[in-house]
Amino acid sequence: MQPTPLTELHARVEKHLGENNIRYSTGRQKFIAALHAAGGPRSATHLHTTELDDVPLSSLYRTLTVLEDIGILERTHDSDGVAMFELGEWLLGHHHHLICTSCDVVTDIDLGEGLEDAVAEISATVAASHGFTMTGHTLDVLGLCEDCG
Amino acid sequence: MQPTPLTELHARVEKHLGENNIRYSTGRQKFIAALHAAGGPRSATHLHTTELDDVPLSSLYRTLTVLEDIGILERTHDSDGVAMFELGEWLLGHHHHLICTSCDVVTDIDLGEGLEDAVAEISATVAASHGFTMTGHTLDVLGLCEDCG
DNA sequence: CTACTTGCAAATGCTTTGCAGGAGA
DNA sequence: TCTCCTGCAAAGCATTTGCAAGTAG
Repeated sequence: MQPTPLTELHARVEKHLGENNIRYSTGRQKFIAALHAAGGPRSATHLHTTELDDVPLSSLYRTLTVLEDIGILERTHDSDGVAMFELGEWLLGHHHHLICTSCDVVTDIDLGEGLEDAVAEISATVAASHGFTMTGHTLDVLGLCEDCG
Repeated sequence: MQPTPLTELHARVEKHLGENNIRYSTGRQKFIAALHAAGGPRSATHLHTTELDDVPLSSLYRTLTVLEDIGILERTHDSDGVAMFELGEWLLGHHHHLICTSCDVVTDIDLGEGLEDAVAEISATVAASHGFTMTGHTLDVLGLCEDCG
């Protein structure tokens, strides 16, 4: 997937924050940049110990909560139940995940139009046959990343 | 999916426990029966407040840990990061999940051979193109269940 | 000046663990 | 009788929150 340029990302986030009367403070900008550079979901602790080591965890969590509330962020959980945050689909585009079961690193992937349509159709089919109103789907591919394999 | 009969499930679990020198105590039997009846992953708290209300949470967690360690159980997490437990794939068969975003109930589903093969092939294709050694995949369909829709 | 943000410290909630008693083989 | 299992209470850890101080508009 071709990533959104950081400049455009900042602009879109700032606009969305503005519409919700929330300031795009320096701390929040730094956070967005860090997550943009990550290339996949990251935990608060991970960000705190790497790119954002000068930001107190509680402040980081507050940023996370604020951004999640207005849809900038989405929260998932790793195999230990620790929260992982990534940019929302409307900012990042629809995608799926490669999850390395050895080092736990998660990588965003784009299936491409053909395969994506197939997955969407399969999901819709099975949802319908269970009286379920589908609103989305997630496909995680588990295995060993290039480094661990 | 046609569920494994409870009797057969008990037998298989007991055998596996025996091979690991672990007793199939009454408490563990009650737990397996409760999870069998659930039809999808359940949290410790959920089981504690419904079927297993006489079992202390700490004991329940201990049962969970023991059974997870030897592969009887698999642990996932709901949207709030709370641990959910279900029988392992070798006991339950490969399957996917319908997740209701309103009431949070998770239901096991079987795609059927054709669709399952398609998902497996798509996953394998995308894994290969990223230098990733695939060992498995999960497909979650999100939406509203029959009751909430 | 006012409203939004941040940091610290304390609290919360899920989950794990030490230890002593209980029960099955 | 020996080993494994259970319960209670206490500890652990990720995450949240109250409150006071800081800062941008």
